[in-house]
Amino acid sequence: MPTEHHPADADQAVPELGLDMIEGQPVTGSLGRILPEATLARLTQYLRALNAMQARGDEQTSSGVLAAEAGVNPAILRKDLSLLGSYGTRGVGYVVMELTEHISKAMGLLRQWRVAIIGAGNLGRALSGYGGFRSRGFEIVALLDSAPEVVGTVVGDLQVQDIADMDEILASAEVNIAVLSVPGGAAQDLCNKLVERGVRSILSFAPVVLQVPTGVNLRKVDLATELQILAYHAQNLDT
Amino acid sequence: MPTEHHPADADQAVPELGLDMIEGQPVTGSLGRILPEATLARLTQYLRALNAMQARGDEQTSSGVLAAEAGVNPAILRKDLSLLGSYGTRGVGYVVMELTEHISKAMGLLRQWRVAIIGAGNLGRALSGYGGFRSRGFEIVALLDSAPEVVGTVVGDLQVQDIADMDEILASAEVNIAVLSVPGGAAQDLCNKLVERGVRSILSFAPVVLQVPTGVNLRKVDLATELQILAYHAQNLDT
DNA sequence: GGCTGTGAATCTTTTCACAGCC
DNA sequence: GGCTGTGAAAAGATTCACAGCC
Repeated sequence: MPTEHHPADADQAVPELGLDMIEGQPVTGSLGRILPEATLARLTQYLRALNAMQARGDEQTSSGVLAAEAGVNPAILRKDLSLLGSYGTRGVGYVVMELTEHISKAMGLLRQWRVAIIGAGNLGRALSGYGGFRSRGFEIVALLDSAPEVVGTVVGDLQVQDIADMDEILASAEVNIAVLSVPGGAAQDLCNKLVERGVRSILSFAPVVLQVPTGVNLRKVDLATELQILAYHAQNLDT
Repeated sequence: MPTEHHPADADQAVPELGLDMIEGQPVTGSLGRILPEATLARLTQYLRALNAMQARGDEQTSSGVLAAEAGVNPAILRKDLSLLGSYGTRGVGYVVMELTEHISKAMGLLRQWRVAIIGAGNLGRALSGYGGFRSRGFEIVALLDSAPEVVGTVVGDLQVQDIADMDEILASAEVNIAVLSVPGGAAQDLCNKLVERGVRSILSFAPVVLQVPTGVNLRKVDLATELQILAYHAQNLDT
């Protein structure tokens, strides 16, 4: 790729879409296995459905039931699960708790992850209050912002800290994962800083395409993107 | 536990993760064309990159430059664009404004979309203040909640209305798209109501799998899902 | 009988590579 | 020379269908 005028980092093209991810391509799974991206996405759905079952008191389930609840085809559910190992019983199905455990393990959810939220605007505050995180092994250990009028305020059980002190905060709080909820203009810069400080997993909500070096794991959620795709379908459903 | 197939999701290579989508499968594009889901996701990235170019004053670009900026492979970019028509010039490239226009048209972004946000919690408020929407053709015309202490309060330039009045609000505000930012427990119920009231495009942030009838267009963004997928990659990058 | 696990078949998406045009 | 547009090849994901086991 002949390069050009703009600082476009021309290494491997990573399918960016709405949410992309990883860099170097194949990532080994929990036991040397490789889990395709699409499978990962579905595994989280299965976990969710399994949680609901557990809450209802169901102890067993089957690929048919679980698939219906997660909104997927039973065959692919079985294929997904078979990538983790053989945890079902023919003629019977799966044990809810056991399966939950195996999926959680494969996805790295048995350990606690320490998350810093960068940007305490509306979205950052909403995220820091989002209950779904803590219950799933994600602990929000820091909330940072640069605006003097925001620094020091308290959100939930966290006090907003100054981005200028990011270095020490990231280190002392032992942050594994950073969530970027800052305006587009500030995102690449902060992203670079995070990477420099050793953060290798970043979830960005900023409406820009971020460039990260190989080995850094970036996912992106773009709210405008979601609405745009919805608009496309709406246009073709309506009229 | 209906055993039937809920079409729900399709998720191909689109790191869909948490987003599934459309129902009936093939959706015709702007001119009878069919745009694959993965292409749609990338088109929004191209739009974003094109916007940045326009802001910088670039008038022309090429698949190489645009692809680098959007983080994709140039070949697939050309293939994506070729699905919309032939808008480039061999040996030269694409005209930024023109291409922006064509993509916007294909995606249904030339018209204004009227969005209602259901749920004025932290997330709903964050969404209603999200600047990226208005600038891209999405106008937030209503913000609803059910909590008496929230109804009537003002968020940005909107007053929170009562979900009990959803019927009239949806009709009088001519809502095309609804965003669901309510707790999981309330989501399916409200989703059903929306569908009954004729809303056929829904973006859900609720952490549950929603079932919608065929013909309704549901996308889902799940913040916990995103972190979970990140955790998987982090686990395999770290140690 | 019922349900898992999986090879084989099918379908989709991406990449290659080059002809065609400026 | 450079870059688009696109068939053809490759890679990947999903579905089918059935053997194997409880």
